[in-house]
Amino acid sequence: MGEEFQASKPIYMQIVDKITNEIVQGKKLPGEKLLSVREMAVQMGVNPNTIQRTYSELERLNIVETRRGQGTFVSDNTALMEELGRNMQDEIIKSFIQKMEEIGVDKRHLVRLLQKYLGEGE
Amino acid sequence: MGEEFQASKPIYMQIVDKITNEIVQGKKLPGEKLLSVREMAVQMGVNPNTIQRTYSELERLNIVETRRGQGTFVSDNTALMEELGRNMQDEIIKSFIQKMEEIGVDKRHLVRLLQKYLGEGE
Amino acid sequence: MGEEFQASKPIYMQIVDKITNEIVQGKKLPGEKLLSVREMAVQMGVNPNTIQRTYSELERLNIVETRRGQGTFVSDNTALMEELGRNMQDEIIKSFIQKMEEIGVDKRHLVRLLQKYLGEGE
Amino acid sequence: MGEEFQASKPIYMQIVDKITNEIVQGKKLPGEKLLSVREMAVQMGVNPNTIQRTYSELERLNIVETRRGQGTFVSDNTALMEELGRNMQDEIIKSFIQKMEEIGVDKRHLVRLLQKYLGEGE
DNA sequence: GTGGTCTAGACCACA
DNA sequence: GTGGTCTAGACCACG
Repeated sequence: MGEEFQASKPIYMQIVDKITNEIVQGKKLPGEKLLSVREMAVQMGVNPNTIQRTYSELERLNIVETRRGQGTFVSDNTALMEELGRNMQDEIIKSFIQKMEEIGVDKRHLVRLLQKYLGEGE
Repeated sequence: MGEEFQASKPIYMQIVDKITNEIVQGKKLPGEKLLSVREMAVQMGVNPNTIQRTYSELERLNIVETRRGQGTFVSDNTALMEELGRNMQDEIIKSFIQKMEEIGVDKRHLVRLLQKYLGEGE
Repeated sequence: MGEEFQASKPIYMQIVDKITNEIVQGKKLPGEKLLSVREMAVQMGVNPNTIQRTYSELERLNIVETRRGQGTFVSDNTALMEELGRNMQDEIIKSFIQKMEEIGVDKRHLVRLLQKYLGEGE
Repeated sequence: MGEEFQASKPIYMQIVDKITNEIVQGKKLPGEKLLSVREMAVQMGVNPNTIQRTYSELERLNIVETRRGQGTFVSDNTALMEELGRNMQDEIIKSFIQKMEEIGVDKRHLVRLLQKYLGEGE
């Protein structure tokens, strides 16, 4: 077990991203139970405090809800979970466009550039 | 003067990004002198030590070179400066593609999605 | 505690050298924890910021790695640490030969001269 | 015209070393006149202030003497100039031995190591 | 507890 | 004038 983390981003945030991605991809369904803090800590090779903070953050974002004495569950508000996916897409794309503009790339070239990279990747 | 900074990233790094962007966009040319540490500090509304750190970091990245007693200058290695621009583009695009894949967006939809956002922006 | 420093070289660099030497000599082993910034500052009779800078520099050189909230550790890449020792030796010897040549000492006399000094030292 | 200088050492000191080396090697003889501050500044591609400081330092070290209205001359105290060469040798060798000890190289291995490097150089 | 960032203000060497 | 170093003391995020 145990994973490797980047130095640049807080570990708890990297785990937040990981779990969020799994939910958005449908690998974790609304209402599904997450591992307990301790189990998750063992699996990720991380201090339980770190997972605690991860779950707090996920709860703050309404992605997850804790039920006293039962554990932590993916929010079963399906509509909200679907919106989550759309919002993430939205943010990623807008941020991409903004960063490219910041380094002086004209919007009109963006599509062509992206196609070039996708072509190479095949 | 004085600007506003995000809480998430160190101020000195945000200024590093700002200056790097200006260079990549050609707003600052190879060999051009930057403001002195003290002047830049005033303009950015920040402590001189913070700018000092910014300039150190830029020098470490070979984006800038300092000449003792004279000041700090954009590296006049034009080839290297151009490569810098290409690398930044490269990183931004690859990171974009990766993030989209992480949330489960198929590569083949990327161009279509991007076009949609660019269309809206007009 | 407290040590004395030369005026010619920055204090933080002298401490970098000191720690590097200890590692190369095997006094500090790969993976071993260094004193915390604050402890080291007290021991060296120096401001914590100065040690902070020392540790940053050591990390930049891949001699040390910091784990958030845990401390600073000698890089546990044993191969790299051994290479470090070899490189330092290499630099010192080459620099010695070069300096002697610059003052006009023929290479063929170097060994004899060195032996003379080593003999005196006993 | 114009030379390249390292960033690590003050330019005026690098020129001090250069001139001292030339004297020790006998390329400049006792009593010989040096270029004027301005001429030297042009030749080295450097600010005259920098050469001024170089000459001051050389005078402080009794390597050079300025005669009012005539210029700057290599000290014609031949005995002293010869001692200079020996002292420099002395310092370089002792510093070499010390640095090698600092990284834990046993004195008894020094000669062997040096021979190895000299052998490679041929 | 850990390291990291920032400010304020000082001093220095260098060109 | 320039950049570079250092101190003192503060605050913060992280584990």
